Amino acid sequence: MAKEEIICDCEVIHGDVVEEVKRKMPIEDVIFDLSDFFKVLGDSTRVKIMWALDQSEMCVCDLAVLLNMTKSAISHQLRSLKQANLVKFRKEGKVVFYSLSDDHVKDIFEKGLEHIREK
Amino acid sequence: MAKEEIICDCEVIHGDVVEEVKRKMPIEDVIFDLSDFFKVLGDSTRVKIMWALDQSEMCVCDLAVLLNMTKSAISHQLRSLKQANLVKFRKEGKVVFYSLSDDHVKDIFEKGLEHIREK
DNA sequence: ATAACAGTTGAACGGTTGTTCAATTATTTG
DNA sequence: CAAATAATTGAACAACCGTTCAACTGTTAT
Repeated sequence: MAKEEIICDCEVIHGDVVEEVKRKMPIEDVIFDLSDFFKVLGDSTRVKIMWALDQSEMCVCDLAVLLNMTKSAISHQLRSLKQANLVKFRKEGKVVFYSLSDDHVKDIFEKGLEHIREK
Repeated sequence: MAKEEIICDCEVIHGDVVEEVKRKMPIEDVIFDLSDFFKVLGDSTRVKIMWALDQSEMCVCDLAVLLNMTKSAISHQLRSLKQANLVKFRKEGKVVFYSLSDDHVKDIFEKGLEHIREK
């Protein structure tokens, strides 16, 4: 592997701090997973869906009516939420019911909401 | 104000649930603030900065060296974090030290990190 | 004063992303 | 089987966003 090219345009000021922090730095995978996790919550449509599912499980049509959007748009967003393990689903005939994955997800979402409301 | 145009391409299936959820729905502002909050955390560079500042306060140059990026790129990202009240700063001569805003922010960030690591 | 350096800012470029549209799958009902 | 409907999918377009680059501000030191 090639030596990493130096892009930074300045000298380090507090070398000891930087070394210590660099040593403890999580591997890239963790960083990317974490930013992807937050990225999924960083869209108002998906936040609305998450909020709705935090109240009650709902099917795609219900969500489409609630948010006044097409089923397609909702379905695309549910796909993102599903891939990020933020929502789970169960099928009942033609209808697919979505709900939040687990209490951990509920917890982080509600904590964020609480943070915003305390402003 | 004009009557809202109906975009949704289907009929409601569970009318009672939709009505109840719609009634409790937070106002648009809260939704947007919440998604903006998560959006700021939804970038790997900003996550790295947040993680570093969770370890220790740091100046722009230190962060630039740590992440091997230009001061400009770091400064732009710190601006986003500042606007979202995720970080605060103090000046000491030419040097600007950044740190996480408060324990609430630390809490949400660390909770997210914990969530990712439990996979 | 002027040189050096930490940091900020605005414009621009390229890549990412949310919605739309049309087509498709899968399940139920006549 | 055929019609109807819930849901998914892929392509395309526009809007958004992160980094770069160059210019700039403000502070320190000679």
